Formats: sequence, structure tokens, C-alpha cells
Amino acid sequence: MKKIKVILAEDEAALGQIIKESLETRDFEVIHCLDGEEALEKFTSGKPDILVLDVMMPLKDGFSLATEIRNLDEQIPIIFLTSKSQTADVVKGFSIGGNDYLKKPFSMEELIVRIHAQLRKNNQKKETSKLGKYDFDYKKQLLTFEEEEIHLTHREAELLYHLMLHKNEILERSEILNKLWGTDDFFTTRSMDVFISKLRKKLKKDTTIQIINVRGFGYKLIF
Amino acid sequence: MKKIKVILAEDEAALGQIIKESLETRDFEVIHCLDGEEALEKFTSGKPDILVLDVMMPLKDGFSLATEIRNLDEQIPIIFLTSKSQTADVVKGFSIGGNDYLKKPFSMEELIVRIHAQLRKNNQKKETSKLGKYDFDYKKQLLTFEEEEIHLTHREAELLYHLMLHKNEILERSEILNKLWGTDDFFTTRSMDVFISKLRKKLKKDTTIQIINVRGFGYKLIF
DNA sequence: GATTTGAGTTAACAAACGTTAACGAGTGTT
DNA sequence: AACACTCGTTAACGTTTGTTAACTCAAATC
Repeated sequence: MKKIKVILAEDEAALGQIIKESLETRDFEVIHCLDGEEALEKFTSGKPDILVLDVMMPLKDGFSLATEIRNLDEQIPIIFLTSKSQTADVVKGFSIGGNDYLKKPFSMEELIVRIHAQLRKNNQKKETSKLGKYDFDYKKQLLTFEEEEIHLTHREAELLYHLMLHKNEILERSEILNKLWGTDDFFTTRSMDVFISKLRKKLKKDTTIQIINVRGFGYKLIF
Repeated sequence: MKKIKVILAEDEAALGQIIKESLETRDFEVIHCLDGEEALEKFTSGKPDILVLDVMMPLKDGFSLATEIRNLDEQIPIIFLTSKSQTADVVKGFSIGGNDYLKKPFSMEELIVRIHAQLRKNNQKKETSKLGKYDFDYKKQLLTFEEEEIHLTHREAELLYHLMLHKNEILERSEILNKLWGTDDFFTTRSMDVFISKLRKKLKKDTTIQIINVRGFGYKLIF
């Protein structure tokens, strides 16, 4: 399993180090930055999963930093750390697009729980993915096209999901057959073709989407 | 006040003894087991409040033990002790349903804090849990939707409870049938379907909640 | 250009699931 | 004891889903 990557911006070196180490023992990957500028740079280069930002920092404070980052990424969860406990600040933090707020001093448990909470929320949010003009909700097995809902069966949803994982590249028959059916004999192969056919029908409303066959190899979902 | 009952599984007798004594001075009741088999037996007979399991043990390692215990009791907190610090192990521990992880060497303070943390969490665990716009009170067999109370029968509540334990993932028919009915023959299967039907009806007020069937496998509760 | 092979589509079928209603065991009430 | 009530199971029937089969079409090979 991939480690969760955290960017931690905390100017007090000692405190930052403690947080970093605690998180690392809990199996996070932590990039510790000592000021806002550094954090911004590491954000663009590092592709973190979550940001933990001290509010009061030299060069660029947590709020300014968060504002800039929100312009670059609307999704990434941001948790603020602060020693000031004023209401005004909390409000400011949320209005900027922060997702949570932790008052110093806090326990490591608390921070970890909140990080997990944010990531969980974020994962659940991204349930649907764009498929041309459609929205595809894998869990709900639902395609949405301009208010219209098209229900997918379990197999259809699974197949489409795998095609989307490999969008614009060839997905081999045997790979998908083994993953979804567990075997790739003659009949299963024919069965898969039937499902491809069904998916094409359900995806007809956006003509830019196509499931192209690559004879002898498999299928390619393009859009 | 009742003492907190801990089952400690630790094959190093000396270390186990130290932990046992330290916990006892802190007013815990400790049952020290030297291997996994013994711990499993003491678990079934002893009704402990929490389990502290060494990962590496003779006869039955901590992970296997935890897996078996989780099948018997989905609630009880499990803390693993380990000398290995590999990532894979931590992940495995949590995926099995472990609640915390302590790397050797650790201080007694640390262990005690974590035990209290787990027990607190377990106690605070609200009676009712959120299910979309509903509140579900398992013990009272009650669904609440905007002041309106919908009564559930025992079986309905049990079924819903298990579905919620596996929310957003497929819950296999046989698993639920064996847990709730004790068998998974044809008639029990049909019976379960009837209850699914009843639950769907009672969950209709929040359309984001769905019990989706996965043909040949089981059901998936999504929301 | 004929032949072979893989893929597309449709229809038929079987199995799994959904729903309703009837039944009966258990419980409490009069 | 007779009655009403609730709950879980069984039965029956309708619907959905996945597989198989048959036929058609298109691509590759010779």
C-alpha cells in the first residue's frame, strides 16, 4: 500500500521534527518545511495527499500559502495548526478553503485522526469520474448524462472501470477476463464481447467516447 | 469500579511478566498468555475488555489470532506489539481490524495511554450511527429520519448492522447468512432476500442510500 | 479474391434476485 | 381458552442479469 504523503509546514524546528517523527512511525511520509515559501515549492514538486500548515510562519504565513495552493488545487485537504485560538482566525481559515483546524497544543492522536478523516472524506467525494459528457459513479454503478441516469449492472460497472483505468491505451482481453471472470476460455471471451456491446449502447449519447477493438489484443477506451 | 480486563499474549515470559505487573500496579486485571492458542482460549472464556497481542508468537501468531477473534467479536479493541517495524506489518495489522500498533521497545506509559485511548473510543462510540440522513440505533432497533421513527425488527436491525460494518463494499451472502442464521441453505437465502426488501423499503426516504445486489456474491450498502 | 479467424449483435435461456402474500409459531391480553 | 398481534419463514410469481448459441460482419492471411 502506498504511504500517505503529508507536507508539514511548521517553523518551530523542534516541534516540526516531533510531528514528523510521530507521523512517520504511523507510516506517513512527511516532508517538513520550515516556512511558507518552501512549502509552496514542495507542494508543486511533491504531489502530497494532504497539507498540515502552521498559521504563523516566516516568509509566507499559513493562510496566504493556503490561498495560493487552493488556486492550484481545489481538492487537497488542508489542516491548519495554530497557537492563536481566536474565532476570527478559525473562520478565516475555513473561508480560505481549509478543511480542518487544530489548536496547539494538540495530541498526535488527534492530528492523525483528523488526517484520516480528511482523506476518507476526500476519497468518498471523488466517487464519480468524468467520462466524456457522462459522469461515472463506480460504486453506485451509475452513468449520468445530463440529468438522465443510466443504471449499470455489476459486471458492466466493473468492465467500464477497468477500461477507464487504461483509458486511451490497449487493455488486453486476457487481463480483463482474468480479473473479472477468473478465466479466459472461449465462452468467457464471448461473454465479455456481449458486455462490451452493452456498454457501447449505454455510451452512445456521447459520440466522442468509443470502445475500439484491437483485433487479437483487446479493447481501447478513447475519449 | 470494575477493573479493566486485559488479555496479554506475549511469548517472551520475562517481558510478559513485566508488562503484566506494571499494568496490575495501574489497576488493570491481566491474563498473561504465552502463545496464541492459549490466548484464543482465554478470550472465549475470559470476556476481556481489550487485547494486547504480540505479533510473533509460537502456535498462533498475533495476526492469525486477531483474525479469528475478529470473527467472534467485531468490537473489542486490539493492540499489536511488534519488534518488526516493517510497513507491511502495520498495514496488515490494521487491515485485519487491529486498532493500534506499538513498536518494541515501548514504555509502559505509552502502552497504558493507548489502552485508555482505545477503551475511551469504544465507550464513546455512540449508540446511534449515521446512515445518510437517517440515524440508526442498533440496540433500540430504530431508524430516525427527521423526527420520524421507524422501528426495525431484530433481524432487520442485525442485517442492517452488518451491512453498515461493510458499507461501500460487497458483503457476501454466505457470510451474513452464517452469522445471522447459522446456515446458508436455499430457504435461508430466500429469507434474507425478504429482509433486504424490507430494509430497502424502510430506507427509501434517503435516495442516496442503496442496497445494491451483486449477482452471485451478495449485497453492497452504499451511501 | 477466397478463406479463415476474430469480433458484433441478437435472441433464447437459465439462474439469481425482488416482491408480495400466506402461513404459523410465539407472545401477550382479555 | 380464545383472541389479537408480531415476527420470521415459506411459497409463488415476476423481473433482472449473465451466459450460451447462432448468425452476421469485418479483418487478416494466403
